Amino acid sequence: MTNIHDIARLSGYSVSTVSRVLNHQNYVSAKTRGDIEAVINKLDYVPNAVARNLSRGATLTIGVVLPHVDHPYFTQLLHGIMRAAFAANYHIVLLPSKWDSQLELKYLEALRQHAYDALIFTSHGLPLKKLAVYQRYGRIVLCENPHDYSLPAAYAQRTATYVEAFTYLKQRHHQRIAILTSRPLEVSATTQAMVGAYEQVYQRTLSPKLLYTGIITAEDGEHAGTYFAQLTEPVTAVLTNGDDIAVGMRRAYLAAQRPVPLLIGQEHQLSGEVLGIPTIDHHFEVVGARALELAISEHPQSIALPAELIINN
Amino acid sequence: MTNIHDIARLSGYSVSTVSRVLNHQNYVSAKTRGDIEAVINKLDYVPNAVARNLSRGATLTIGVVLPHVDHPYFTQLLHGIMRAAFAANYHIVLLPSKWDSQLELKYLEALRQHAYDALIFTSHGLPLKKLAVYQRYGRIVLCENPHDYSLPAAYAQRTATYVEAFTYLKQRHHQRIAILTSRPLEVSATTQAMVGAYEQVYQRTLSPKLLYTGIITAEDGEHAGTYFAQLTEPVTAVLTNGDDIAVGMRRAYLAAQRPVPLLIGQEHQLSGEVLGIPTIDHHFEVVGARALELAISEHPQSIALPAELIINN
DNA sequence: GTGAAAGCGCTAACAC
DNA sequence: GTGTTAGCGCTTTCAC
Repeated sequence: MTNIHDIARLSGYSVSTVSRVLNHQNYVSAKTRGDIEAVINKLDYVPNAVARNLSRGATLTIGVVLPHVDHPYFTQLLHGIMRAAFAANYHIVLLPSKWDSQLELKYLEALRQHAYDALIFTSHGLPLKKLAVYQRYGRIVLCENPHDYSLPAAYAQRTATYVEAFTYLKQRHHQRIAILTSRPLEVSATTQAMVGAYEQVYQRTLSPKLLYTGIITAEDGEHAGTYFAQLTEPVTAVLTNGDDIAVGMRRAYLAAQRPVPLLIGQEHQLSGEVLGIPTIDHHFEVVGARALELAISEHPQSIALPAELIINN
Repeated sequence: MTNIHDIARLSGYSVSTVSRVLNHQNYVSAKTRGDIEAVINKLDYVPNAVARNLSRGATLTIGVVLPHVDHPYFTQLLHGIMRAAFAANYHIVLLPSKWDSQLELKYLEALRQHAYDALIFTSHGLPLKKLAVYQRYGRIVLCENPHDYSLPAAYAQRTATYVEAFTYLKQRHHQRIAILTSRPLEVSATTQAMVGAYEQVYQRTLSPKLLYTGIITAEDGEHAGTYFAQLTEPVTAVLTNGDDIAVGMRRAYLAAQRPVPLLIGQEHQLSGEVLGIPTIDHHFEVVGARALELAISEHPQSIALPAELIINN
């Protein structure tokens, strides 16, 4: 195992000078740099990452906790995080959680042991309260509204855009509207935001029959569509939780030969774009990039990012 | 930042004794252990992971390079890897690659810098030759047959089971058979294995028209089904690349009101099980677990694991 | 059963 | 511009 001392000895310079050329610092003459790089190349030397981390007191790596990667929310977030990490010369590692509290705790403990400089939670099983406690051991960044907890976060301003969407529907005299979501009202802040926006705009509670949860895939959307298509009292508009899902729903209506209601998708996916389905783009890639920036910033804060209602998709 | 010296000083013992209790070693009296643990708890101390890594010359973490997690192949592998890692007290980190050579190179360089003890490639964009070269810098484990390259690997014995499947079909006098795969023959070893098994059993080349590639989702399977259902010369059996896909295909045939051919799925998914569709279970979870074991073993080797043809699913 | 001390490989003051 | 050296926080001989 060749180390920096070997390079110093063989090049005839000191370890500090070698360190300088390794870290592309100034105050090294061209000749010296050349001499040292020659030896480095000859010996095929690379500095030991662990030693660097210990010495500089930072790992330059951020852990990204995420349940799973099969939803556009996570993939878009991840792309944003990776892009920003690359730009800042940070490494990112994915920490799969499946919303498992035990696993999440393991990652928090790893943070506490300085295995990572910070943790980004794209979602979480553990209560926010618990996450907040671990802040004393290291930076923790959320990708959702932290509400009462003082945690740095970058998140999409969901409610405002949902309000905008329902206002649009109301102006067009839609009165019977359904909402599709992935997780139940009780546990999901997103579902709550959607329903809350509806109630704010329409000044009445949403009938439980018009809230359809458990929708994840386009196929689920299709099933929901089959159900709604045969209602005696049809809905005229549906806020779905994804363009793919809206497309699935549309298909069911077409198959049932019923007039397709006004569908609004989310996440601005390709599937919706080709069919010109209105959508809400939460710009999760931007959210991810900002989350990464917060993770490495000196001044953590909470940032609400604007989402966008796209009618003429 | 409290460190091991603080604990030593405040407990009245030496750092080496503290280190012993941290590492659950023997040769520490019960009283000493108690005293030291009291101080540790009082100060809420945890040892610094980076320092431990440097000192012991190992990180106890394995990097898992994977393109993306939205396919049962990867999720099953990952579960196996995680289970084995947990048992061995190793950490695993996911390194997303999207088959991007640049990214894969970055991870190989990280291995070289001892950021991880080993790398498991669940798939790769870089040629095997390149991966083989990096072995001199650290352990690299594949999840596919390394063929001519001397790389440790755990992988499913695909061909034998495909041969078994086609033999089954031949015995039942199926003569017109289609094959569905995700990636083209030229780039995919899996596709090659399927087609190769067909040709071995039937002693003739597969008509290009009966090889349908680019199939990833159940929806793709449905599209393929729509196509095959309207052929004037219908196929009587199809080897698909997933139970979900077989299910999608089945649906298309039913919709077209054509007799459904004998479909064989892969990966033993729930969707196929409920419909009793024959399948090939590659036991990727076992493959993943073995890959992790190879990653941390003293004696790396290449292991072919048996896959299983399940007719009465 | 416990302690002293020499590393592990690097960075960053500080001196020259 | 370059060198000396004291850490970073821990593990691990080797004594006792």
